[in-house]
Amino acid sequence: MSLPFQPQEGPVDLYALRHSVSHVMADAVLRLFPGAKVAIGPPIEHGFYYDFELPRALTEEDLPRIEEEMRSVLDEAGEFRCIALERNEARKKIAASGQTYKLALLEDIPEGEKITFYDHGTWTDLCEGPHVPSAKVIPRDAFKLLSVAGAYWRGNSDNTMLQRIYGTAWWSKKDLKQYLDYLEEVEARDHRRLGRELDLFSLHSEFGAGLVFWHPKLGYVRRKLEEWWWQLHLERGYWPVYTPHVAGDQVYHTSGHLQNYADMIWSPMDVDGRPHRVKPMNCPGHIAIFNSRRHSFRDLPIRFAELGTVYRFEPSGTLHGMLRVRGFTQDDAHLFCRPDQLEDEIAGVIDLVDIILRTFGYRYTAYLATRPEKYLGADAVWEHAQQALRAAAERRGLELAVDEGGGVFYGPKIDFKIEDALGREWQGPTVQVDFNLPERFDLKYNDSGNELKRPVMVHRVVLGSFERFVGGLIEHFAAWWPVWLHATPVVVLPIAQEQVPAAKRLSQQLGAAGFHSPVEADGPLRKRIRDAEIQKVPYMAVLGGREVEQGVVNLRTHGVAEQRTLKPEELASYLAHKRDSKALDY
RNA sequence: GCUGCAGUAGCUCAGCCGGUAGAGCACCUCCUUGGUAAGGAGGAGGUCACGGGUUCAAGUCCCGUCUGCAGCUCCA
Repeated sequence: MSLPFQPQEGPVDLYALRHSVSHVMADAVLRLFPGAKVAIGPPIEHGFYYDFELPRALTEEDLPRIEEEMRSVLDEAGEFRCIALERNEARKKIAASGQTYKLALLEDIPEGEKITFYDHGTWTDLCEGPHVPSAKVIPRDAFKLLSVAGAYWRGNSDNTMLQRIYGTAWWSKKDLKQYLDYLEEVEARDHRRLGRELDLFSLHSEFGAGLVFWHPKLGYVRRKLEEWWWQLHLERGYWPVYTPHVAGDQVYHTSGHLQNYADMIWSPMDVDGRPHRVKPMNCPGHIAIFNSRRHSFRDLPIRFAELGTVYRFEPSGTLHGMLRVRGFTQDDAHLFCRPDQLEDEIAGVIDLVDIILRTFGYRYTAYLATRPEKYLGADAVWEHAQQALRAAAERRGLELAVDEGGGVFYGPKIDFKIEDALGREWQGPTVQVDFNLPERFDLKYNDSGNELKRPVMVHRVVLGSFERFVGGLIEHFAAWWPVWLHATPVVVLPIAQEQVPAAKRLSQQLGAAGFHSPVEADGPLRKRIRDAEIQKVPYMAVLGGREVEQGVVNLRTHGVAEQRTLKPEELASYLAHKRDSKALDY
């Protein structure tokens, strides 16, 4: 995640500053809670945190008091001095302070490595640094404590839960302000908030946690995306398939999912005395279709595509609006090909990914995840597949960062990370070669020498899931949908009652051109304009006496200061141009 | 799943040390016909998440469940 602004430079880098501020915070917390124990307190991407064991649970209300105490610490603190100690001395020093977590951290430091403490005059902490030279360089008005939350000791859910205080720190008050503004913008774009305010989607506990209801406006977005998606896929030789939502357990035993991911799969239901499952993935269904007849090498590649709705039992605490749910629709496809076709197939996917992501104005980066420690399949097969992924990327001019050993046990893959309008990174498309399922389901084809061969199987999603992708789009666009996705890109506003007939004619004309354009005639114009703006309608066609007389429309455009006057047919073709070019602006 | 916090009208929220509910916006009706981000008046709307408990009395206190939120762990 990167911010859309460049922070000011300081005497040392921001990480050192934040690390130092986290020490100051720990110092302050220990003053307020003398018995407190401290764990770790590193700098992070936009700030820092420190984990504590405290006599009581902190609330947000405690933060201002701790901040105040931090300023007292800054008044008294001086240079950050680094003190190297021999292990036994270090142990004694920590034992004397009663900081048991620190003692454990000390034991983690490998033999032979330097053991250092940092002392800022009022407090000493076991720490490898680096820090600012002196507490005096820490700006008193450029840090802020943001939140408290639980965090496991050593990140392990079997361990005790500590209390984590998050804060942020910058070299200038201006940067802090910009960062806080940024956080505000993030909150204003939160898809859960916009989803409620703009009537986009809802969740209903009676139906179940993590199950999304798409309301009409968002249903429209999805429908348009689906139409476009199918068009792109049909043009590229993918065939639509549809597979059932329920399958006998045997399927997932064969696939291995039931053995390895049982807690991700929804509980079984009894059907004629046999356990069945709601599908957690689409691959077995596509494989069943592939396996329903013997294939010739001439048939390959075969590309099956499905907007397949799957259900996965995500832990309750991880559910999050549309972004993390228990039922979602993947834009799934499986490619069955010969080894010599793999490179072409991957290249095709890379093309498609580029077309789709660019359409939304997403920037992206790609990572090749190579063979992990534990893996299935022959080394030569892995080598071939990785080479095919590399070569395909090169052919398409796609730069690949390498995530060494990051592949799944069943094959290498390319993962795409996308960056949204706020500079945040999202998990994006993925293309995975799979050596596992073809074995498990015994896929084969007859090659030119009439020998039975194992096809290569590729899983790929571009959007990922409609839920997560569209949830992300809401935040990326701040729900200001481009015209091609907008359910109601324009409203018609007659100034007075006399213009209502003309407004209705205009609405019909726009409707005939494919644009839903309600006439809003009730109440003062200012009010109707405000309402449309709040509903994030980008275009308002205003009709007053003057316009009707001249047969024109006054067009108010979101984000554009000047109004325009144009003929109805000009408006229709203008909107059509924005729609058909999938323009990102209005 | 874990820790902490929360759940009062469609939304945002108020409701003190227990005494059986309130505002703004939205909605409905009427008036208003308004030239580019809030015209006026009236009205309707709540099993205070759900289930127990304490109490003469529970939105308020206690326990449990569900859901949400912030993280952690995990993930498309």
